[in-house]
Amino acid sequence: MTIADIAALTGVAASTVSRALSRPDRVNRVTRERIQAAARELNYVPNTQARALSSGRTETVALLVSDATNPFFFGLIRGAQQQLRAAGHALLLIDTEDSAELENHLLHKVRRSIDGVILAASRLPEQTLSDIAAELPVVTVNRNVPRVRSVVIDSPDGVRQAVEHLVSLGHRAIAYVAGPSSSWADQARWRAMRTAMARHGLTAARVGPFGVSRSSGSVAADALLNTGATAGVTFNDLLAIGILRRLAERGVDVPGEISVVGCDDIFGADFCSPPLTTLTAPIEQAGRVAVSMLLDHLEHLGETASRQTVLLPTHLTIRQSSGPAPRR
Amino acid sequence: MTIADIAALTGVAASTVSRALSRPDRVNRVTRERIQAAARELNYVPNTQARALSSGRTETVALLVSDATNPFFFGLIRGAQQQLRAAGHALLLIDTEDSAELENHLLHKVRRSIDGVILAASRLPEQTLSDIAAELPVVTVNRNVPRVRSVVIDSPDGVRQAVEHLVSLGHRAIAYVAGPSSSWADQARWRAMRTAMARHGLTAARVGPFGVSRSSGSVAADALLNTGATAGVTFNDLLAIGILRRLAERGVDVPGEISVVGCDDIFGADFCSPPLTTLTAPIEQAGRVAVSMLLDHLEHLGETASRQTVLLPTHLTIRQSSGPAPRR
DNA sequence: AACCGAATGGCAATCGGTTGCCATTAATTG
DNA sequence: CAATTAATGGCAACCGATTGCCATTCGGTT
Repeated sequence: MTIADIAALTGVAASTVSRALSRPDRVNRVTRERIQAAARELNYVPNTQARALSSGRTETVALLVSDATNPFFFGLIRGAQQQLRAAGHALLLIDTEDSAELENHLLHKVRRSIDGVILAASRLPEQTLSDIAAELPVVTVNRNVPRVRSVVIDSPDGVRQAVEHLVSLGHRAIAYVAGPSSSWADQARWRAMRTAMARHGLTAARVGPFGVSRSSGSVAADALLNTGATAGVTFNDLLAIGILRRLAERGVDVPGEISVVGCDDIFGADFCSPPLTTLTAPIEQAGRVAVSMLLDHLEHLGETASRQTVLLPTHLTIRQSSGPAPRR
Repeated sequence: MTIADIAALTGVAASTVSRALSRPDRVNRVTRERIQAAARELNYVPNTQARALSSGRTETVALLVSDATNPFFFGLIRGAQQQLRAAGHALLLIDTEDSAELENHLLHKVRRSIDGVILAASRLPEQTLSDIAAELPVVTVNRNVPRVRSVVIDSPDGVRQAVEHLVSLGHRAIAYVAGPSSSWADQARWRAMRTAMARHGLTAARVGPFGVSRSSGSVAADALLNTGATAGVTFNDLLAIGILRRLAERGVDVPGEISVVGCDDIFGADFCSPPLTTLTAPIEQAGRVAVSMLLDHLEHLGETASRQTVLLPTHLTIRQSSGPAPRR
């Protein structure tokens, strides 16, 4: 089933068929309908490759995540997938395995096969990022770089909420359990933490950096206890869940002896033990918005973007891992 | 950077450049090295579309999952992704939203843009499946259809293990909490359940079908209690975790009053409350194996496959959601 | 010296659409 | 009714590789 078959069947030229299908207004109604009917009849599906080759558009968007195992990204993938399908585009999923080099390399490799790319938690240096954005439509998630459009989840504000929450419960010694130092989000959260603490005349302790996995949680838990803090705010839920587990192993009561607040509200945060107080992030929405921005950008290439950055609000979801500070 | 640029730079014909890069033995060593050097120099990346158009190979594999939110598929995606990258192929992720029509439609649409496809938990009727397999390399996961190669996780054997486990703990009334009736795996598990029970002179109760989400777990929990069973084996962990939660809400002690055994050992099964006794499935491995089979098949098109189906073993992981049957 | 076959590399067709340009036709207007 | 303009659809040149086929070259044989 090629465009030529339809052309032969309907007695028009191939170019007319092409137009009838992709720019319907360029061809007379009756001709168009005849062609469309024939196409439907023959169950015609345009060849993506051929189309891409001549038009340059692939109707495919790549989503780069640093680690496909991290549940945080699943919401993102889902949201992106949904929105992309609605627009009839395909999703190329790429796992960069937390490596900036690999990220750069793979990006370079697929660059010609996609219309645009969504970079989730990119590890790339700013300069590289803007270079890439200059030659390929890019939307970043949770990473803000000048001249690159982005959707960022306002976790820093969430961190502020978390601090208010903990302080109101009587906590004075609160530690931040840091994630990977290469993470832009980590830095933003730590900054927010210090600011929020300072507003109460307190200073935040900091342990880490740690990897974002539950196993890193074990060592993070021990480090957290060493700070003497009565509460910890963690870089993300994966880490927090790992910490919870380690604390349970060590017989430390949560929240009796120490409170733990996570970040993101991933799958599992509501049913771990104890259920995790955490910053609920609109992850799926972030995926959808990122795609919308990208597609919107694609449609108006050349025009200057209306909005370069979208900030998505978070809120604190209080569960059972946080409670009043212990008396000393 | 096209092949023509390199040809111009090195003073050979485009065809020679093409050969030097894709079939190195077809061109003289010194020429080849000169070309390869030039390609590296110019940072040449072949245009996937153009290549696909003429050669028919896209170096892309699609993975169809019924629901990208389901943690079960996380592992699968991950495994597939890993193995594909190792082979330099790309991953097109497609969410079929649990609909056979959509699955069929999307499959048809991308058919020409991929070298092969992995169908995870396909909802397609057997006939359709074999038709597709006839015109496109296919590997199914957890679905066995004649003449279609597949990797299936031996959950039925796991169910047997679960029954042994529960019976040895004194349970006599055990119910199966069924998943979607369109699921091949569900049918296989239920069959295994009955067989295993029969071996002990017992008959299994059955409730469901239920959707595979935690919220379905609430209604499943109530239905499970109504059977009067002292233990339930569920279609999957998502359902089991939902049940656990509902039982906790109702103040039913697990495993004191009722034992719950899940299936798959997804992310979260080890830290829900109580930690779930479940059938640990090698999900990531399934993803890797599926890709290997597919790629292997691609390389030897035309030859008859050595092995059509791979059965992956599961084992029962005993945690705290199962225990001795209550005395009546 | 004449011959042969393997190795090498060029030519040109092909994959399946897209799109700029032009010719034709039909509609609009003074 | 002639003239101007708009709508329509065909022609053919791409897009960037791949690959069958053929011409040339060269080392080795007899």
